Amino acid sequence: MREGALFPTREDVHGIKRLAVLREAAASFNHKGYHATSLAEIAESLGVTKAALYHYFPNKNGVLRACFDHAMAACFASLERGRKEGRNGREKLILTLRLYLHQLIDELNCCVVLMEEQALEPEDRLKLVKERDRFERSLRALVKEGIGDGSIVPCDPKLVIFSILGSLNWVSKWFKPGGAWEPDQLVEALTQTFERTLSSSPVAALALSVGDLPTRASSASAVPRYERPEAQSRKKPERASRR
Amino acid sequence: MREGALFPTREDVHGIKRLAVLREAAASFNHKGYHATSLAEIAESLGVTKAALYHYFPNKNGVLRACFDHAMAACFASLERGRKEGRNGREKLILTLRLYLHQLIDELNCCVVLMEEQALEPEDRLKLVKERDRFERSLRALVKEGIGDGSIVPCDPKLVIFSILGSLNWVSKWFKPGGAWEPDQLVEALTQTFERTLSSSPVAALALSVGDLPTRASSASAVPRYERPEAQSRKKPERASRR
DNA sequence: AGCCGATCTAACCGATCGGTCAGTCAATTG
DNA sequence: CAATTGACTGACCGATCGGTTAGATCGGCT
Repeated sequence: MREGALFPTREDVHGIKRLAVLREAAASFNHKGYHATSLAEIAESLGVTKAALYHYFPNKNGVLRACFDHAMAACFASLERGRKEGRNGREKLILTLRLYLHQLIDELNCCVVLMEEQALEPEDRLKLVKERDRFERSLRALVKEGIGDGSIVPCDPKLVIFSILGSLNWVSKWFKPGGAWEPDQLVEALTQTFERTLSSSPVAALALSVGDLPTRASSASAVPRYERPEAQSRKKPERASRR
Repeated sequence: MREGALFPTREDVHGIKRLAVLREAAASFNHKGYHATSLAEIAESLGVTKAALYHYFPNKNGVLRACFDHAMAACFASLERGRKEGRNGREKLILTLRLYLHQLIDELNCCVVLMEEQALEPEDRLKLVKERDRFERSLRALVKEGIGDGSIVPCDPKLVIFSILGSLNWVSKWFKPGGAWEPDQLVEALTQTFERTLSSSPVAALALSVGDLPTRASSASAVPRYERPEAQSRKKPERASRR
């Protein structure tokens, strides 16, 4: 879509509506699962009929495919930036995870994660599995790099990545926007946790209350910063958890 | 069922068959999801017809309910033992997690985890959510206890527990018995990782290759032991990952 | 032997859902 | 204004699935 278009063309409208369908579907897939979500439901919550959806997607499975395409694109975009901006294996990995989680939560209102893979058509599924494996291999490579350069504790990269991805993907099961935690705070806090798990020189303390972490609104940067773990800064003094 | 019964009574047979149905269903629910699993499928893979299943469960949702009951019983049994045998907050928590994972993998051939909660009938779901919340609160309490006694790094208990449960529940998505890792090794390695995340004095290195960890067969105890993290013992010397 | 309950099957029912299709409506275009 | 095109509706179809029912089979018990 053109930036800041005052008079959106038909194509713009089409794209906007398509994205709306995708968001609604992704949220429902995430919350109830693919098979438990009917197209009529999605359509109704968008104020149209089921048949209208077929203007934007070839079929139900096509919607799911688009969800995965979106998620995988986020994966690789995060990976690229993480590799570029991190200064060692750990920083690259952590930044990748942070960016990925951020996109997942922010952009698609809790995008479908790699849960309903089995619902894809065999060919699509094969393609996804290939891409996902490539992504996971890249993450493992970052772990190895970190072990090599001394930024990451010696460990089994495969297991550690499985563990971290589990934490990450689980977020969509319990995180609800508008709750006690802002997305920024959640991302920051989870990142801290991963950091401590991986780092060869773990920090002595994590945030005692996620809700006390700074949000993006309170910092100037629109981009999630990577803060040095050695000079870990907590904006407010720690106090006992209020939860 | 009576222990070591040579001539199982009808009730025994009933119970055995019921458990077989439960295992098969749990595996399928886990792998494909509740709604994507048909009763006819489960029946066929057990060599009976769909109607036969109704001798062991009132309906499909009843099977799912039984899965959750089993899982929650495992949760609380683990919790109880963890609380009893751990010597500080961290040990109690880690032991609980270890026992829980062990039961999940071993007993029920990768039991259904708390994923398909939304597929339950409203009343059953309410009951489950209540129980699960109670369990999670207990885990958070152990974290707080650990922070208090100095065994766990200061952190937000809620977030840390969410993170760990994510890793744990994700296991059922990728772990396949008969693969490169034995269940015992997986449990041990994941436990090590959690340990390092939580501990106020993290170890300097984790297992470099999960496949090198000792299995239960190679140790005398039939019960997962809790090894002191300070005196972390690896049966074989570490070597570079072969994966 | 004969009864009885438990087990299981085959056939069927009703509901839901994905997907299709003909046709309506509105906006755009020439 | 007329023609065209895209957006959308309402009705419908076929398939699948959960669940039911009637009856067949088998094993134990009096």
